Amino acid sequence: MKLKDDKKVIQIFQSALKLVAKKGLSGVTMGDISREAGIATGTLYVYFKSKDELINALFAACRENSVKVSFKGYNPQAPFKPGFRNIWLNILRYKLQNFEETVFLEQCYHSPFITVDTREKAQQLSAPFYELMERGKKEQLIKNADTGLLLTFMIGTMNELVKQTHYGSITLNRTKINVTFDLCWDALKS
Amino acid sequence: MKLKDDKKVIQIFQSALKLVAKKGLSGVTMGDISREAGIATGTLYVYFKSKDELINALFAACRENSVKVSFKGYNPQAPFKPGFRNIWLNILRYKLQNFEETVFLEQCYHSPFITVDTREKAQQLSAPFYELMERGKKEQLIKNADTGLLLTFMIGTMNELVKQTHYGSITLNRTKINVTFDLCWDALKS
Amino acid sequence: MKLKDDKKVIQIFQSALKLVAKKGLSGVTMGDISREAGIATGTLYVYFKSKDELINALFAACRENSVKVSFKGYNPQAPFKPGFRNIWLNILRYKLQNFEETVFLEQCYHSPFITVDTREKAQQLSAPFYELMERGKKEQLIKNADTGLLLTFMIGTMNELVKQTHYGSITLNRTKINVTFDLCWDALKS
Amino acid sequence: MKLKDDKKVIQIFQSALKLVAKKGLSGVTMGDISREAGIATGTLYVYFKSKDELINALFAACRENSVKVSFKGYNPQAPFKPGFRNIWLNILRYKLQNFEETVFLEQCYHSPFITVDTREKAQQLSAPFYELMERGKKEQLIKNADTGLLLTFMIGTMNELVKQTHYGSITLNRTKINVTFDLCWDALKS
DNA sequence: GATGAATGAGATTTCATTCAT
DNA sequence: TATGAATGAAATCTCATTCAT
Repeated sequence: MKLKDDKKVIQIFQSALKLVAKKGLSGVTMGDISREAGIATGTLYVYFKSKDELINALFAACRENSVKVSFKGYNPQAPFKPGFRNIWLNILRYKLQNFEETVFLEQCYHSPFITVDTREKAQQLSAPFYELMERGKKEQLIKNADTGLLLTFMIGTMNELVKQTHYGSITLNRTKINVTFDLCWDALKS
Repeated sequence: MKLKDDKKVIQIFQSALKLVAKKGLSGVTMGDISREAGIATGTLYVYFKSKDELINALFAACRENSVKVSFKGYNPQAPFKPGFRNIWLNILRYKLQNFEETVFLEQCYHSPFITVDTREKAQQLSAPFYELMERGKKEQLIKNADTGLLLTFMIGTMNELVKQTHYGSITLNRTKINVTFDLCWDALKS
Repeated sequence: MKLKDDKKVIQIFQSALKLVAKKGLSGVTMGDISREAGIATGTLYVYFKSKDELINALFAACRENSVKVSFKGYNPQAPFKPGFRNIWLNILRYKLQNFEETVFLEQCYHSPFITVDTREKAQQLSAPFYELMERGKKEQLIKNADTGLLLTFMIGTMNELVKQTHYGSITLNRTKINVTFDLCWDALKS
Repeated sequence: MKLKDDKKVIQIFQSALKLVAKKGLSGVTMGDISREAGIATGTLYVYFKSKDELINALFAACRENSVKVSFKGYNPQAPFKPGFRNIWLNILRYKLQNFEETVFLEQCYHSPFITVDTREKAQQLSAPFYELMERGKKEQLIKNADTGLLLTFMIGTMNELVKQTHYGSITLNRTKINVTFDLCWDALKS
């Protein structure tokens, strides 16, 4: 008896990501995805009962993955700034190396595919980031401003940075990354 | 694009923007646009010879408009920081009040609709922003870092801020706007 | 400006009927119908927003038509038996000449296409038949049994008769029709 | 059709009947049937090599069963009318209690599933009914009309009766059944 | 034999575009 | 120019059937 294959889901996700990054969420068809994944179109429907569901599942997976990666190596007992820097670098590295996911998440933001439910679950995943920023504020290293605002600042700059990098108007190197972190830290530090 | 009836073009543009913000670039059809604009589908093709052309024209119009608005009231002879602040506020106000355009521009980024030509023309419109930043660097008010990097910082924050505001996780008021500008300025100032 | 064409609806209906009689409700596709009607498949969707809706509309039209034809030439003031006979013959003639509709109505009976709403509306169209039978009972020409039961007798025979005729195990002629009417009348008369 | 497991064939048949009665012959899939029968889709193909074959086998089984049941308790040596009445009641009871089979047979009539071969074999099973009616005619109890016509009358009324009963416009009880038999007998008796 | 994942042909439906009015 | 019906290619999705386990 053949069993549903977890690898296949990953294949499908990767194909979808690749295509969305290349052609945008519009213009990616189920046929494209199956062709890219090397399976029959009908097989997609064994794993996801509609295009909608596929996109939502992928969205959820990307969000989860991105949060998990961000906190890799983070130790809440260690001093704040190096820990913060580590997370900052994790995020940047993640966004650069998984550019397709970054694009996909952004494209989903205003798409009719993502349901309210999926959106809410994604929001809940942000909790650790809020906690991080609160800790910085408590230790008086970070400005005492609205936490959401501070996070927005931190994330927004990265998104734009990654986008510009990818499209060639900026080329990143170790130095520039350091400069960028300093810009960010200067903004947030109290 | 025949300029027989300017009002109709504006109607079409606004309908398209409204729908893209609501449903994403994918899932907006020519039928939707014409219905929203209160005209017949065939009439769309009197003004634009294809969906591609419509989207590209709208993209160009939005970009142009956004730059024009940004520099309203800017006087290169006046002191830098207030001028910079004015522009920063112009951009933020524009993005907040014209959220649909912001979404549209973002959605277009990875879409197959936007041609290389359109993309390049859009890039050229960024020149005044580069000049602004260069002036700040020359006056030693702004850090001596890569100009693209600095601009990225300025713009990225705003995009994220507007998005979060619109989706309700942040509610902006005068104070918060000031705080955000200060974050930005602290990042950029030398 | 092209206007929606009533003739086209009739064309579509006739094509659908022809195909259902030939191939059964299962196995008739929208593609078949459009091909038979000599129009593009997409055009079907200009007139009916789904296959479901097309089938329901056709069902309603057939039912309505069949009732209308049945009472042609019926005069409630004239004596009962000839009037009854006239209606009986109308129905039989209709079913024979419009065999496709007969088949279609029968096939629809248990199909998932027909909605409760359509079914109820169809039921209401039976009122004149009930009135006819009630009149016969009041004039003491018809047995004083349950009206529904009596009608069932009148209609049931015809359905089976038409089916058998069409499939060749019975060949009808004037005499046989008279005999069948007599069978029916003998059953119902008091 | 391998007879490895008779119970499974019965399960499959019953599932198919149930579903056809609920959703019509169109719209019943092999997947539906297997799910209802509690077996895997692939297993269906162990017992029947195609959907066609399954439907044809079920059709044949239903026809055969219905004839067998009809003549239960019939003794050609006993007087005609009670014997005829017995058969009439057998048929009615069968159709009422096995409504799903009745529906299925009706739906098959115009379907592309039933082959000419199956259809002919079914026709041959009607022979005992012809003989019954011939006997009645010979004994001068039944009208001397075309036998097919007489049978058609008898069967057609029952079909309609059962349908109306099932869909609620008639509720049968012992009295009404007696009345109905009398209607039928009045029609056929010479 | 039993399973259910995999297949791909084909069904339904959508939609950019054309065209007759 | 304006209309919206008509088109047909292409998208989504279904389903009878096969196949690996």
